[in-house]
Amino acid sequence: MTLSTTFNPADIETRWYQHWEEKGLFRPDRPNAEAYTIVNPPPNVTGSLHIGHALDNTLQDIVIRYERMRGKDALWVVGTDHAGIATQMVVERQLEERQDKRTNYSREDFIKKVWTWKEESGGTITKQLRRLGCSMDWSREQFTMDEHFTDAVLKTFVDLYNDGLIYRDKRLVNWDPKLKTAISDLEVETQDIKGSFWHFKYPLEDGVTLADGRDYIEVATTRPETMLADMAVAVHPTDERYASVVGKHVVLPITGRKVPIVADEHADPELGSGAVKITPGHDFNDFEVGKRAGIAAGDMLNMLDGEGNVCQTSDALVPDEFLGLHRFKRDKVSGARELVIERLKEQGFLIPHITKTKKGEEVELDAEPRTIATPFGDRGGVVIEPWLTDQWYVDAETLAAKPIEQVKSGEIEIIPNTWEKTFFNWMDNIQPWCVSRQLWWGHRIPAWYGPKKVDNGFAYSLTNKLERQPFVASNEKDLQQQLNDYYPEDQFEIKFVETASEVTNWLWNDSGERNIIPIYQDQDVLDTWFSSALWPFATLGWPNDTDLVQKHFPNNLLISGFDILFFWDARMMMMGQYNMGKAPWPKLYLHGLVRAADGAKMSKSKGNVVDPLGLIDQYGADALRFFMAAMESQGRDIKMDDERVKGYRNFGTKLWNATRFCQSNGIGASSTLAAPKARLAANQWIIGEVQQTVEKLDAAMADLRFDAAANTIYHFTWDRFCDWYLELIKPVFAEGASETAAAETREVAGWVLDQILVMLHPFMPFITEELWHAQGDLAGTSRADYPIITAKWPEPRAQVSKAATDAIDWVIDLTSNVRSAKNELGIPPGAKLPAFLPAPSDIASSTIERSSAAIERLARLTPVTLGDAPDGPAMQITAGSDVFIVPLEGIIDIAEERARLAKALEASSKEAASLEGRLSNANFVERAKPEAVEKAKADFAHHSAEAERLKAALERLG
RNA sequence: GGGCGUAUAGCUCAGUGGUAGAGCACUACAUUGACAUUGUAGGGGCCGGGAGUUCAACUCUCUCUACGCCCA
Repeated sequence: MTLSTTFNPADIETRWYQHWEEKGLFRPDRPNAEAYTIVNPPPNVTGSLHIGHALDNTLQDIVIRYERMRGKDALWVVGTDHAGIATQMVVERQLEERQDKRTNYSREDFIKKVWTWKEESGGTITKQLRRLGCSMDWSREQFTMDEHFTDAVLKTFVDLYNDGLIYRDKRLVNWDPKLKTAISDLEVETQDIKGSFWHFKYPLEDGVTLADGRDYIEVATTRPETMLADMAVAVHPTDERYASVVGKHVVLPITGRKVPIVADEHADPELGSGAVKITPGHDFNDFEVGKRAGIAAGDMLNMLDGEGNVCQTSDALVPDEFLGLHRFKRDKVSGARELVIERLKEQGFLIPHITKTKKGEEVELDAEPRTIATPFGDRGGVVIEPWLTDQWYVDAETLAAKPIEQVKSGEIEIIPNTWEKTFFNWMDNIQPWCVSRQLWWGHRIPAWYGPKKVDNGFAYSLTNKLERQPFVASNEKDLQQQLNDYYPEDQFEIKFVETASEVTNWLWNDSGERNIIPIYQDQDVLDTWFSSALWPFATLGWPNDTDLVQKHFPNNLLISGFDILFFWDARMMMMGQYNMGKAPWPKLYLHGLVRAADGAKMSKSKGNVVDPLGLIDQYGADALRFFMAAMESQGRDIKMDDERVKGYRNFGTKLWNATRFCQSNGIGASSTLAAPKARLAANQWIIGEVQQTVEKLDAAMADLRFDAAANTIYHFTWDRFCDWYLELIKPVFAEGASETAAAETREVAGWVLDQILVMLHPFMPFITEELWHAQGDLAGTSRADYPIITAKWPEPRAQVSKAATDAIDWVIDLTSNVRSAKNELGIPPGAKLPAFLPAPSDIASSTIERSSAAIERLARLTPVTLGDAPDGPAMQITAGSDVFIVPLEGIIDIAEERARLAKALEASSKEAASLEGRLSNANFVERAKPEAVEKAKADFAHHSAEAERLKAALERLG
């Protein structure tokens, strides 16, 4: 195949991806090979590829391609997450467009609609990952709602329940009034917003007064509407001002509710009046105060419904005019907050805030302006309401114990390890994990409820769900067994009903059917992260003891963004330990965020989102991938830089053209893994360079230094191979040159190019596969059955002579110095000049003889005479320890040459002097490491000799 | 309030207890030769400020300043 003169990524990318996928090359059958496993953080099924995915997946693909080439049974598990809320929202939005809504359907029918949506439009991202070149095992693509995955979820739930690690509790949850579901504390984002701080008077009951004679207590709040459900006023136990009224009561305005004054450390005497109103049902701190004051969760007043509208409290004291109002102003309609303030003001219970304008005039405001840290739901975007509900909780604290230990002991390594502190900080203070969600789409909680056994029969609590009898089972048989055990078959008939309200119908139905026991399933589904926590093993077939589980669990590495360290990574550790008794992986690599060019976080609302597919269109997937790798230093965010992506596209072009050059000189594919035998210095030199490059690359990959790995192969390809080696070998192919030399060089060059392609493949899979096949065709050894994706990683296994590599390093030094001198003296770079070497070193004499063509071509010195130069103006060029004299009668200005040499001399002398100073310092010689002293001595010798040579050269100029 | 991170060339970033690096940008020169998506050469940095440890600090410690992130 002849390569076109220009490289166009789009022409090759789709073709090769299809080829790899169709041929099953992402996971070749290697039953006896060592396993290497990575699971991909499952993107939301609703998601599309953003730049963060591009980074995350590029890094994983680099590792997996690398390990595959190293012969491992490399498995990269891929799939998508059902993303409970996100997906349900997508489908509900579609219904809304047709003036339809979820509740017009049965649960079952709605879920069918979601599945239909999933089949038709879900998983866009999986196609996009292919464009990025990701070599995942699509043949086993996973989905968290797959049947086998669901089995794993149910088993885990049931096991945790039976072990007492999952339980129901009535507590405050973060309630999203827009999505009408509980969310976990991680899904809450606190934002500072401008708000107000209102001060109220709460009158003391029965003529009681404070020490200073006041007959009221002042309280302050940022949420006045919650006073409708206030249940206490708290003061600090040591606060003298209120000591006399602790245990007494206040009568709340508006509701007239009589509530106690309690002593609690939560009240900060320094803050405001030192007294705080306590609403246990609508504030996390107040909940704790309420519990300490002896109020049971079940008795706490609730004044809001699931949408955040005021409802009647259980003591029926909320005036009618408040019922149904939203908690606060929304869409310009005033809510309960506004009405509470209005009433308090009318009734004289509002204490105005006095402040001064800029002009110094005193003004009265209803409230003090304040910045308030306000919780928002990360999906719904509305203010979260702490709400008292019954939910399922996972005992995260117990599950966290072992992972904490594993990270401490190094059994799990977090890279970069600066994240360990953050990890411990969270894990050490971990809260119960609320896992139930009031949604339809997701894994339904495998719990059923029935009447509870009491002394004389069965009772069903209408008010307290926690009083109902739960049955938790992962399958029907189990459930039936439990039910039969609890409700003996000879006495009862089990009847499954849909909802709790139907249960009451049955129980109260007095029509001779009392022996029927109605059972209904919990309506809620599990938090999506509950299922994704099982990803490292449920994707492999667990709980079945499959070969895959045996071979690929634990996985070898997890790569994720630091933003999901708690959401996902930590939970995988917990579940891995719980279900498998092991850490899910020994290494966790956390990368940063990809930011916009100005350093801002990318977000749709800011409109600064960079589309990775656009970058792929423009520069090719290889260039984007290389950019991601080269920029990925551990621990830092990546700023987007199109110019740099472009630079890596250029790198691809460079390699493309280098291959074209090789092809035009008959350089084709290699046939050996080991380096070919080489006699020519340039060939030996480049083989040595390949060896060093492989070593550096392997070291970088072992440390997961993606930037170092990318830079290593980049610089070898461009600076060593293209800039020097290809230039050095050009004379070998000149007319009349030795055919033996040309043959050896073809073989070596072909081998080196192959090593480049292989080493570069994990980073740039497309262009390397294309060139690999092109090279195979040229050599007449079709590589159709030996694609680069499954080719073997380099093993040079070569010995190269130091004399040969020294010779080439000397030629490079000479060439650079000649070019530099010409440039500074204004001599045309192309000019070929005769040169004299009065006192050649050993390297010089042998190299000049063996590599005269290279010296002529690169250094453009010809002829080179070993001997004295004629008198007259000349420029003097150093190379290693040699000084060449290049006569330049009439061409150069002696003054300029003198200046050039003087500049070089100054630099050398300065270095030499500095080193000499150090070496003459007794402290240094005695105390420094011997290597450092040795190096300083060698450097000093080098620089002082250089300075001597330059000084002599200057003297010769006269 | 607690914790973490960052500060190095105009820009984006590596880096190491022992003479400061890359890419891009910039300057000069080069074009029938694999490649202008190029080549060659070059300019440019008291490595954020201050103090300390050390024979030696950009690197280690402390502190200050600025910016960013997380948690409460």
